[in-house]
Amino acid sequence: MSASTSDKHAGESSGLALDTDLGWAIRMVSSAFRRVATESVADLPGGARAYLVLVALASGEPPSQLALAKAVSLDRTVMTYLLDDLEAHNLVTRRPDPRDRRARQVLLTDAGRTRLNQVRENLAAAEAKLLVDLDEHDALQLRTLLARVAQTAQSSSAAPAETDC
Amino acid sequence: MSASTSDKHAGESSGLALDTDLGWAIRMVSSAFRRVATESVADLPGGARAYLVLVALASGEPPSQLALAKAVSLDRTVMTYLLDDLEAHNLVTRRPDPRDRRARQVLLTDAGRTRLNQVRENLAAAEAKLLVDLDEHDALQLRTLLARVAQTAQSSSAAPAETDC
DNA sequence: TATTGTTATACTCTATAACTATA
DNA sequence: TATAGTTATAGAGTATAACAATA
Repeated sequence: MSASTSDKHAGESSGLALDTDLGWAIRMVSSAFRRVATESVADLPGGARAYLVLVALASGEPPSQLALAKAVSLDRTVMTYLLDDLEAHNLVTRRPDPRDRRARQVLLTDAGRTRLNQVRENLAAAEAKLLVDLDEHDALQLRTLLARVAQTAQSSSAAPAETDC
Repeated sequence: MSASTSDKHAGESSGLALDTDLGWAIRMVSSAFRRVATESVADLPGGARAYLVLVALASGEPPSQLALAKAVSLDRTVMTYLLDDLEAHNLVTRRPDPRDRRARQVLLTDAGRTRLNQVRENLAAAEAKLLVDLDEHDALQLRTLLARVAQTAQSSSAAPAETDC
């Protein structure tokens, strides 16, 4: 574990080190991803969050803004101006839901789908840059484990009740 | 999101889905960690970032503020008021570097070391909560892979030159 | 001239409350 | 009363520039 020099304060020996800290690793990976992904989504109004919205819109029936917000784990208040921006650039459209006059259905336009595919290619390259030191197997392993934790995290955050430890 | 019904828009079949998106997973894991870790570091002035500072201080020689900032990948401008806060609570001390009158050495106090160990126990429980759906092997695997990516990310972010593709 | 620490400023992201129109 | 969408505001976190003291 590369505890090269002095450990007079009992640091590394007790597992107390920055490079083995989960919070530090998450912070570093998160900021590194943002760094490499920023230019990939630079021409997308709304940036990385807008990309997630487009991905969520790419399949299935047109969702309401609230359903969309829950799907990508964004607040519905940010969904409003995110969609404002995307709609102003003709990447999505909003139409009234015929079944519920409070709700609006969100649809991906053809231009939006095209743009999504462009951004997606850029992002694939950026992700490869982030995981450059991992071989194919390890990269897939990391993606899979992250996805699993992400999904359980989404489920548990969506369920605010039932806290019987 | 249970891709049970229609895939008429060729979403999942081309790998274009939210639950397999690396950026989404990183975002979710990052926010989930922040959620579970927040109360663990609630009584620490400066929160999660202050914890990283204390960890970095727990071993080795007392670093300068700049060296400390580089070690935890924080800006030196935030290090200033982070240390202001920690010092005001007697968790760290600053003293002039006898070898360089511009620099100040940062030291962990006994109270700081005690507090660090308390927070560390809380964080261990919070991390377990985050990784609850992973068995011991998978959890270690994820920690290891994240740490590897984090370290290469730190190295590459610290070296802004040498961009010969 | 370059570096250490500090201060100030701005921008992004996030969180919350309040309002409307519908149900 | 509750829900969908909107608007406004406040707070973290981050990034940058400028400054004083020292090298």
